[in-house]
Amino acid sequence: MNKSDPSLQGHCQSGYEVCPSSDSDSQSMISASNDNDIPTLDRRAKKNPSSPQLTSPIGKKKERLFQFLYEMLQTPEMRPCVWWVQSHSGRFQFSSQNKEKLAEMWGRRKGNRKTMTYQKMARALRNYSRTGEISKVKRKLTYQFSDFILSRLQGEIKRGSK
DNA sequence: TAGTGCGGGAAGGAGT
DNA sequence: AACTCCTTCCCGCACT
Repeated sequence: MNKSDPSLQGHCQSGYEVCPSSDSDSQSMISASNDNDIPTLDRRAKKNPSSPQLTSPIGKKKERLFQFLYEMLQTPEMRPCVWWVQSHSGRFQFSSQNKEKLAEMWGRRKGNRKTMTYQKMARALRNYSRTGEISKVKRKLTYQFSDFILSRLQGEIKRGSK
């Protein structure tokens, strides 16, 4: 069933599919050393999609999928699973071979009862198109962060690394 | 034709 | 209780 290499558990190291750095501007990395202990961002401000709030004065809230995705995109070790197609515009792509691994990591991170699959994760991603946080690009396994989410995310990373 | 990716409805779960 | 943000299931369509 799961045809992917079990050795990929935890981190997608093998099974390289090429990271088409057509655009090549891989971003600066963050120190996301521990999968389970990355600072989380806040959930969006309620009832106000036009001004999403990613931070909370209180601090730790549940991590959102797009935040997790962004973190993974900043982690060089995850490039076999997901990479920037065009980082300045927030466009990224999943590996058809390792997308399930990434989904499993997300599911584990959330502590879901069942194993997360790419299909289910993509369903959640599709919901983002309604809120405008992430949109689907007409290209296989490719999505794009909206401008406002991207800038918030970038701001968070900068602030977090200080 | 089969496999894969995608779109979305619907119901449910967990946290706030 | 109401609401948010997914999660899970499922069906159908398009493309290769």
